[in-house]
Amino acid sequence: MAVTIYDVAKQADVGVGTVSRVLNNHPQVSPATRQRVLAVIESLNYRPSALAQRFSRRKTLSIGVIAVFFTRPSVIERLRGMEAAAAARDYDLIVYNVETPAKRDAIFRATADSRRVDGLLVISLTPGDDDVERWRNAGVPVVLVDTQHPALPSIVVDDVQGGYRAGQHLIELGHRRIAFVGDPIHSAFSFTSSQDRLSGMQQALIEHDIPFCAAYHRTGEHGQEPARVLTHQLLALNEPPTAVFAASDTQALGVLQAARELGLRIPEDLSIIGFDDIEISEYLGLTTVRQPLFESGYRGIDQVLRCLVQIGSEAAHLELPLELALRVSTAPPR
Amino acid sequence: MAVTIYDVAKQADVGVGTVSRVLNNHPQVSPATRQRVLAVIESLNYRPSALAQRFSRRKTLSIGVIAVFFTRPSVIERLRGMEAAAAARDYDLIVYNVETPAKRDAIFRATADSRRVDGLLVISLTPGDDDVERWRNAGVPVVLVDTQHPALPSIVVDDVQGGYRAGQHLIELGHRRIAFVGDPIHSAFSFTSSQDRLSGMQQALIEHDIPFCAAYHRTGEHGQEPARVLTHQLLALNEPPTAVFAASDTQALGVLQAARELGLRIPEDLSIIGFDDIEISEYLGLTTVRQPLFESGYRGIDQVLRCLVQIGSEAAHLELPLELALRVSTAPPR
DNA sequence: CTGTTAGCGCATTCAT
DNA sequence: ATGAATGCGCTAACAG
Repeated sequence: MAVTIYDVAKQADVGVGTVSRVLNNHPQVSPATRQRVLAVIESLNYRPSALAQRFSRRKTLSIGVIAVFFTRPSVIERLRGMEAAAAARDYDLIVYNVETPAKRDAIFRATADSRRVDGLLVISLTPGDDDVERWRNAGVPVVLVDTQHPALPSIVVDDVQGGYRAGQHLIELGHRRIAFVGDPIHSAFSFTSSQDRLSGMQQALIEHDIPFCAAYHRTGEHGQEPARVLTHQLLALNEPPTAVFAASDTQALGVLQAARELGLRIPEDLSIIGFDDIEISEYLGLTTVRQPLFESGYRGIDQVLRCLVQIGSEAAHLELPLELALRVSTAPPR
Repeated sequence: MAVTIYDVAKQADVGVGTVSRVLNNHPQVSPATRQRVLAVIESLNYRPSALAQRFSRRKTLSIGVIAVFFTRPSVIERLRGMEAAAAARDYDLIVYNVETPAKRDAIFRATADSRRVDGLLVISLTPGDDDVERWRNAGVPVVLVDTQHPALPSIVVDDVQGGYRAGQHLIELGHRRIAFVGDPIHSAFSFTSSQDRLSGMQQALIEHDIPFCAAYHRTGEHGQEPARVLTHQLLALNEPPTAVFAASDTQALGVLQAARELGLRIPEDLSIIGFDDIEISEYLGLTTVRQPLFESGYRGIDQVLRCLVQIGSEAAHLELPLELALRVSTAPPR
């Protein structure tokens, strides 16, 4: 049916080996025959079968990514980076969406057994030792993004340090009544970043002998709307905070919204600092702790691909830098 | 290296054909030998090579999806549906992200040439006749979601009718000063839904002899923040609208935000109706025109897979139903 | 029911 | 530099 490498070879009066060589840009082909083969390929409109290539090379040329996708802008941004990197290397990116812990485990297992991907990226989810063992046996390299495991390479940021810098920034501006809005401690997938960021902030407070009362610590489901509600609680306090650190920019948006609803001016009446630096943050002038989301995805692909080449290069641990993005949502308190 | 079907056959003392049969659940295998083969598979921890299976079957068992992903919650929701459907059929979902019109065209072309997917889903992007022709020649079935082409099957909703019903709803409540907040007419990818929804609303207005002045028609970049700004303009008018129809829920959130900032009560002082029914809308009590986003993705996969089986079943055109989700953001004007 | 065999379309030796 | 031969691991058709 479809034109194969044999058709091309016959037509160009060469062996299939030669056609294969020009296809893969091998140097040891004379310019003359290369031209001839290329011409035939063109005239026959020949396209190599991806299926056959992959089978012969014993590579799927695909990378899988496992994540609770469709929840947070930060995840989407990481995915963008992965897609871009994969496309640049001509790899396919296969997405596995995790909705529940049970599905997560099923996917962890399936990716080790099915041999459908050459490598794997896992975002924010922490695999168990048994999963790691299974992947190792299957020979599937895995790189963790925004999470860690002692036996696996990973790409992370220092959330504690990020929280520390957020706190530091507010303290330096002169704030002493600093509140925190973040995720609940126990979520279905036990994400830890919110908690870590809080720890960092608290550390900064402690170093400056600033108290952090329980009333300033608010947690709720991740999202703009819950954060908005929590902020209303904060601002209804007898001694409302003069500054709020939100565990993510999404939540910072909720804080901002609540402040606006109360007619507060930002930053005069309330300083707000977020975390992540998602796309809209710059637009809104939100001060935030920037982490390289797109890059985390892009380099994640890099890492898996590197593992594919040199099997030995295990456990490369990469920490991406954080950066304080100073904008107009923070200022000294009045 | 890895254990193959031959190893299993030898160990179980049967032919590879038989092993293949039990692997693929063929009925004509005696229970006894089936058990024996299964036991050997288990003991050898054999996993069939996905690569070899696909090559032999001449199927990639993958579906590609082309979209401007990472922009709108509605797209993400469709993707969720696709991932779920693909996973249910044991197909891989490969994502191709479009950032620019140039990249869109490149991906359209590549998916036809590279033979890496069995079928294709395209979200909200409209291919040209040449693209369609190329896919046809390549034998790649394509299903359009939220967009159309005369020669391709598609899954859509009636945006005009949806806009009409939104307008109708507001009119029935007694509103006569009805504004619209939507996307600009000319965007990079010429999405038409916002425009169509406006048309529908206008039609409802006309039928009821209600004027629609230019000042009530506001467009800006898609997003919550631009919508918020546009709404402030609307509400600063001498005769501000008593109701706003937003072309999407994302934009309705911006409208809601602006109203709250001005201390307006919803729905007493301002009625708001959106479109899509994204996850947060129910939470916020936003009245909206619901379209089945997840389902559009899920059935999109269904359709491509169907095309794969019966080549003849071309051009199935599916229109999903819209539904008015009545909640608490709309009420009669005062 | 089951064993045998012939591809699937390419990459990659090994000679030449 | 290049042609011929071999193998990748499985499915499916064909005998028996």
